Amino acid sequence: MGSSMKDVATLASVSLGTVSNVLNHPELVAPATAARVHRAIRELEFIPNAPARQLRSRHARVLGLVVPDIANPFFTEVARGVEDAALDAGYVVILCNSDAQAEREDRYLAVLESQRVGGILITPARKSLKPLGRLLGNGVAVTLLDNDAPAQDVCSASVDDRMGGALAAEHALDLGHRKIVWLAGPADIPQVADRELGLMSAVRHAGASVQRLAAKQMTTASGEMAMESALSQGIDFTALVCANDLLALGAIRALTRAGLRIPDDISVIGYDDIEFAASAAIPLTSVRQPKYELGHAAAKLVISECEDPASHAHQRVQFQPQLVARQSSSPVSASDTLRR
Amino acid sequence: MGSSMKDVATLASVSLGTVSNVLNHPELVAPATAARVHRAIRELEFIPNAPARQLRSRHARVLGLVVPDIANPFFTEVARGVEDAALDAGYVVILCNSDAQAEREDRYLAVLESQRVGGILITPARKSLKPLGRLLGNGVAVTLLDNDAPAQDVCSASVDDRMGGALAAEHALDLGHRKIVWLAGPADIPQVADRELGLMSAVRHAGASVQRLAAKQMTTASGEMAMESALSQGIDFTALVCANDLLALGAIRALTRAGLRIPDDISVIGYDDIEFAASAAIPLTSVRQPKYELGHAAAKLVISECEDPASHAHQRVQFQPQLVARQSSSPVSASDTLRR
DNA sequence: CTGAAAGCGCTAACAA
DNA sequence: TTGTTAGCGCTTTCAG
Repeated sequence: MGSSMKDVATLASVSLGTVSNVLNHPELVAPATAARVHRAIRELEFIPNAPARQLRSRHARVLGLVVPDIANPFFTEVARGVEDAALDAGYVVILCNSDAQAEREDRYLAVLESQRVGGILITPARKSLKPLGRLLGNGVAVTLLDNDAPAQDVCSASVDDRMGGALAAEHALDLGHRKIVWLAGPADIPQVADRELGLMSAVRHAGASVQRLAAKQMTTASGEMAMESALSQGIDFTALVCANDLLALGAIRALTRAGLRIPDDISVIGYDDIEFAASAAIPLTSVRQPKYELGHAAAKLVISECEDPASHAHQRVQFQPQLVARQSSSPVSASDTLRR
Repeated sequence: MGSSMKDVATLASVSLGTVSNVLNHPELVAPATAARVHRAIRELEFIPNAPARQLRSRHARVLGLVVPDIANPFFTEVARGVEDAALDAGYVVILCNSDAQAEREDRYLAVLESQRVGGILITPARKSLKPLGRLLGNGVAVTLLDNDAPAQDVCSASVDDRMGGALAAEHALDLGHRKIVWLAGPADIPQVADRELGLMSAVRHAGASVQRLAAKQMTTASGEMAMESALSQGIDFTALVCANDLLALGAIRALTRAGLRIPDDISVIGYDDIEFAASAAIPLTSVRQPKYELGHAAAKLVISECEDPASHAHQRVQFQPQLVARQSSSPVSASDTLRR
């Protein structure tokens, strides 16, 4: 087994408490003593026992990260941001995929509580924050990730989804498109609902209209299916705005299969700007979200609350999205304009 | 704060030890007593303190997962497998991205040691397993992920990369290709080296030959760059086999930009069969690895060692890859055959 | 500035 | 079958 603080104390000929002090309150130990202790630590390759420390100090450098699905490139980027911020602060991240299922989320929340994590970063699977109440009550720092805090008792880091939706709409509008389709996802995802709000209001403002399609999940397969069935029922449009890039990539497949060319026949706009959007065969126009930064900021928020809960003031950080125009969108073609 | 076992004991009018027993050794406590205790547990919403338990029992239901980069879809799938197996067993997974850098890996290994995790799943950043020695010495269960165990003191779960390389080569050969380019990655990645070995031997066996290209990293950007520079120097080939799908996707961009059509002019074969390979504009022929299963199996291996180190026998699990033919590869064209 | 001692929540002997 | 007790490794008063 590894050596303990007692071993270090013995080797350095000091008491246990002094070793603890050089580790946690170096300012109140004499330099000479500290040096001796440090030598002993190196000698014994001593590595502190985090769980034991935690038991006493009720302070764990462990974070729980609860996301719908790490396989979504959006969340893997966010996770990288979280992880880097955590490692910098000496924290460690427990990864939890809720699959957007309340039951799975609850299970994880219980495990995280059992592990006595110091903080939790969560993109909730449902609107209600009830299940977080317990944690909050037990002094766990919670911050909402990619969700705006409704109340005052948690921090949040998010991206302005209304604005993002508007950005996508305005891009299509600026290119002259007036027959627009909005490919949404499940209705209960708040991010998607906000994007839709922003899009609708921009479109209405321009006096244009939108047809709404909904995919079952936020995946390529769902996007493909939704587009395919819409196509088979016959719809007339020149631009397609999607609730995320995965959906867009799937829709493009259906579109291509139906013989439609992109962007000549249909302009496609995605959302998230995942890496594969840029490197797709038809590079995808998309609304970029600062994913890494989002995760990084959220992690710094929880960590700051963990480090000093007393003087912590809850805050809401909101990032701005940005439109990235690529080859999947272009001005509405002359023929389409005439047809209109 | 949450309630403790002592509170439960008091409420159920039993001793602390009995509560511990109903939790850990239910067989040796009377049904009636157990029922009382369980009622108290529910009543108080008691959730055990994992770190405290661990301190005493030296047994942590926590795993460390160390991978080069979770942003690589291959590893995110593997991670899902690990996570699901872990959750089933009541374990929790700490995610660690080494970025394939030894320094970062070491830092994480130290943190994991400090957290006293029960087991570590690792795709090592370097060939040497030295840094794992300490952990092993301290009784941490280690299993190699996507790497074959060289020695006897660890478990491993991997996929037969030699075979995978051969599969890719044979597919190209079967389609009549004789001018093949192999787009490799960094030379020190063992998985890639093995794929190359398999590929080379299959090609040689068929009396054909291969030109070798190397990308700096296993990313789309690197693949694009490598292909672009090779193209600018002029190379004559009809099939491209890539060390992974990311590389292939990048290479396809360069190929397309150079006016080459896929698969008409060039057949492209990837490796990993990530989700985006199937949903790319030109669905990619690829060598499928059972990613989820790999992670799942590896996790079950470590967990079984954690649960019962004494009776644990180290084992090497190896999966078989499988070729998935899609539209990016086709028989060598008549013109090319003639030209030859 | 340093040491001694109490105890965090729990498990594992050992007694009863 | 249940209760009692001694720590696990560490932080934190409180004295010295």
